[in-house]
Amino acid sequence: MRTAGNTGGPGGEGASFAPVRCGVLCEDCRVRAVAVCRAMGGPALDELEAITTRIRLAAGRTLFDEGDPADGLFTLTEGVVKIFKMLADGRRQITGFLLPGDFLGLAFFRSYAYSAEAVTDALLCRFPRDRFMALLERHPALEKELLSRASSELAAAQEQMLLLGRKSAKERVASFLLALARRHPGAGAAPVPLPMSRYDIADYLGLTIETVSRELQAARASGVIDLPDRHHFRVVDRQRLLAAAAL
Amino acid sequence: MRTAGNTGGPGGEGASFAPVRCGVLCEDCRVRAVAVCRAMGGPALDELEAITTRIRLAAGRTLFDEGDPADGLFTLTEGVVKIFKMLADGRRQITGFLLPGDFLGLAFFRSYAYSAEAVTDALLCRFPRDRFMALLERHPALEKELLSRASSELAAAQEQMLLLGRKSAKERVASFLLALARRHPGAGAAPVPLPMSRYDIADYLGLTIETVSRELQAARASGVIDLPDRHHFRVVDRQRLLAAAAL
DNA sequence: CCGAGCTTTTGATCTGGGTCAATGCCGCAG
DNA sequence: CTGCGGCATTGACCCAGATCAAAAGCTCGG
Repeated sequence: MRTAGNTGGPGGEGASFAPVRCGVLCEDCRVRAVAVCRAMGGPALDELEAITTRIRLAAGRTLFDEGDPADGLFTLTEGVVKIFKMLADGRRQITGFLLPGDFLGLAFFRSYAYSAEAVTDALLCRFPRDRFMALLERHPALEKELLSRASSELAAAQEQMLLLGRKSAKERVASFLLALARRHPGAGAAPVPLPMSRYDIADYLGLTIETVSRELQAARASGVIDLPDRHHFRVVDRQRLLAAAAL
Repeated sequence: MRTAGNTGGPGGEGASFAPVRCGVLCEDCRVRAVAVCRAMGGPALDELEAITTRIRLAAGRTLFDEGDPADGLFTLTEGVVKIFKMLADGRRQITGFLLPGDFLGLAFFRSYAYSAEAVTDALLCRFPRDRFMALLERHPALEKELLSRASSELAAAQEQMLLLGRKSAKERVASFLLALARRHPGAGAAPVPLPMSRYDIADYLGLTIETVSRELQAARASGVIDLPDRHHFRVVDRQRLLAAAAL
């Protein structure tokens, strides 16, 4: 069995950002951060702001590891973060790619149930666990928001279980591309960023990098998608991509 | 590809119970129901009781289907219920087996994201959605309980994604048996009920019935487990079962 | 007790995707 | 510009688990 080695990434301890990749990071991070917190906090915004620290994370850096004491909660404001679990022998399953606006770190036990690592340079808001929980006590609306997010995450997880348990390689790749395209705000024909490596895609879809590569090339060859470069794709024939995804 | 046909089950419209199977159902259902609701409701117990209707569901009967309007929430008090998603061609992924005390039906959208069906005869408490939501409004403790449950379900879902994406057939079956044994209250050496069919196990583990059967027989042959009958097993060598599960 | 209709087990074969092995590509350092 | 190291692609081969097939148990109605 192959070891999904941690690539480690080049960036130094989250200190300074590498040049922006894939257009995922934008300039006015502060504006975005506030917008995300507003969506998150609602009426509790001011208090939420008060306990927030902003965190920069260079691509490849670890936010936390499975089993670490869960003393913080986070919202992602810029960039892409992956969350994953690993087996003792190094096999890895990425359980999600988080995009701006996503929440992570909720652990009703004392330690994180998964690891989190930046795919691209990322910016997050961090809330200390105890203070956040106290805030939750005073703001039921915040709790409701959290419940709603947890419940849609659960639905996504079930969808992914269906993919992992019952779909073919071709269907998995097609489903993945469609999900990315759906979440990408840009217009129909614009290229969609594919910021993660083939390794990450493979570990998300329960495949190998070779199979991911083959399926992507096959989809390109059959004219379903276009691959302008390694980290972008364009949906050319949405009908056939939908059919291939077996939704 | 093989169709995971709905077995339909013999029981008539949830009217009367077939004889108890696997010892999953006990006699004083009312006592259990109250106990479960208490765990669920905490201080809101009285109000929760007031909006509760008890539901009996014969083995094989459907509680609700994916896409149905989500007008009810449920707690399972007796029996086993499976929740699953299906593809258009009949492939099925069971995303969970629910045991007494488990909650189901939370849908922050207007329709259920999955189907639910009784594995054994089952007894549930049903709460009308709107009334339950109103109750949630007045009882933050209830909301907190729900959030805590959703978050541990999410952790379980991620564990299952790891299993489906990265574990071998042998590891999947071993993990499944261990999880069942862990949830079973009885003492160490007592046989653990295995109320679901091989078909259900296969659709939960992303395998075929033949592979499940082969792995179970192999585990029995190697002395790791004992299979007194089709619907019970006993952990004989916990160390080796743990090792086989690749936790 | 018998037989129909199941579920489960067991055996034989096939194949999708994994593994192994080059080769190509691209970005960065010198 | 050149070489190096890390992705990504491509090809050849292999194997875990699917598929196909058949036999063996259960269970239930009569």
